[in-house]
Amino acid sequence: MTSSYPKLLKYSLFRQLQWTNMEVNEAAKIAIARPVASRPRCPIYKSLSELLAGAIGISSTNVHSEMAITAIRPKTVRLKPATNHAFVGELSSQVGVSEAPVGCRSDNILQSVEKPKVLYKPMAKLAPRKPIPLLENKGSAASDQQREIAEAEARVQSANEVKQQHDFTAECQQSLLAKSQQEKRIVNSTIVLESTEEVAQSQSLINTSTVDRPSYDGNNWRKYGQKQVKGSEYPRSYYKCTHLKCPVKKKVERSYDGQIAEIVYRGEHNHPKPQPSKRNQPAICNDTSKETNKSAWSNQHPQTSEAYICRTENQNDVGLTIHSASSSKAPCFYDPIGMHSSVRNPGDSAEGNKRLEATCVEPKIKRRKYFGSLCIRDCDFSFDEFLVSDYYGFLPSRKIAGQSNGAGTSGESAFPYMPNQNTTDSEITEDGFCWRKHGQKVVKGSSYPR
DNA sequence: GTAATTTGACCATAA
DNA sequence: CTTATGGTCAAATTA
Repeated sequence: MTSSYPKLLKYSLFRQLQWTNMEVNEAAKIAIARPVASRPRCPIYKSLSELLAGAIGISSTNVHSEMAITAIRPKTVRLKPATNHAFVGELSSQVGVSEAPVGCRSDNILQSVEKPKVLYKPMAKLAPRKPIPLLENKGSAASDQQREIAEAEARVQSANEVKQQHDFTAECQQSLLAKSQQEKRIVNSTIVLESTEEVAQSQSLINTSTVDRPSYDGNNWRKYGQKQVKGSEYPRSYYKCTHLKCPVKKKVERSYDGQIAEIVYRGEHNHPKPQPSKRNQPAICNDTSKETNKSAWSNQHPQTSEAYICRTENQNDVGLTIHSASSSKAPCFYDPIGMHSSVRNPGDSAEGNKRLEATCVEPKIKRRKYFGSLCIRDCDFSFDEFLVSDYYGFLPSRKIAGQSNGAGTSGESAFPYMPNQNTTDSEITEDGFCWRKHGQKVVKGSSYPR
């Protein structure tokens, strides 16, 4: 390890120089000489496959010897995280769960609520009945996931099958909702679902095919890092927009089954959205409303506003309104704006506005200045939003209409399945949501105004 | 061969 | 000041 110090120092100097120039000139940064690779090859590890093969038959002595080798290696050794191994067993159990009848599934979900799992699934796609392997983006597991997704998509090519799937899931969710409603309470005219985690988990088991898909928000992303952050159960992945010189980055936390737990955007795109690839198009359903939904969200929020902007200190109207609506009306199945705290920490500080303030940005994010002020939610609309919207459709309307909270009562920004009744320049699309037009512009690459 | 991902190391920032 | 944590880099690895 000591032999690598000179190069590390060189790297360090480079990094300092890089930081100095980072904000000034991105192009110049690229032009700077990159550090010479300093990671010595270790002939012991020829491939990850071999590593895995060894790990399967792992013994304590093997572990120690590996660790000893690792200790003297100055650079990366690719080993599966221990936590992933721990999930193998859980995977097995989930297999049983997912193949069980719907009712059994929900029961299992509710029983597992003591686990601090919070899953946020803005993405939704047709859910394969079989569970997704838990190791995200790792080796053959990812391939299997993709294969399963493809198979699942093939299974539902016809619209009838889609509808069946839809009804099936909605029915399941409805039963879950009935259970979760038993635990809801009202705090300062805001309905708080204490069991949103249950509901979210339930959907994670129902819709499980979001693996290997950073986002369907219309942009292309390149992953440049992944890290396990404290306080988060899931690893956080870092993505950059692949568009040339686009500064947008996003952080994605995913559960081990690939579900999106959290997405935070940073920056604004300086380019129009690329044309969606065929791969990214929702593969199911002839109805274009899915894509309508998707683009509706994408067009409303990214680019100019890049999704909703929620401020921690100074809650603006948008964030406040939208969140109050979503938090009060929905169990955060799909809460693109305020799912964070209302889902993850539903019960601690239920004090009206305080709650609203806390809903957009997690406290821990405030550490970083540039992340503290903005929390922009990604929202992936694709297939399962049908399921979501239908789920919301099952919510008793009186629960929604009955709230007296001043903010957000108009419902014009409410995502739950409630036709807007008092907006003027809004329209109810076939997706069931009410959209309010807040701008129009001609974008490059598109012959039609957006 | 290229492109994308993984992952340990490093740095900046906040506490 | 030190420590803890998150964000980023880039070589190694995989697809």
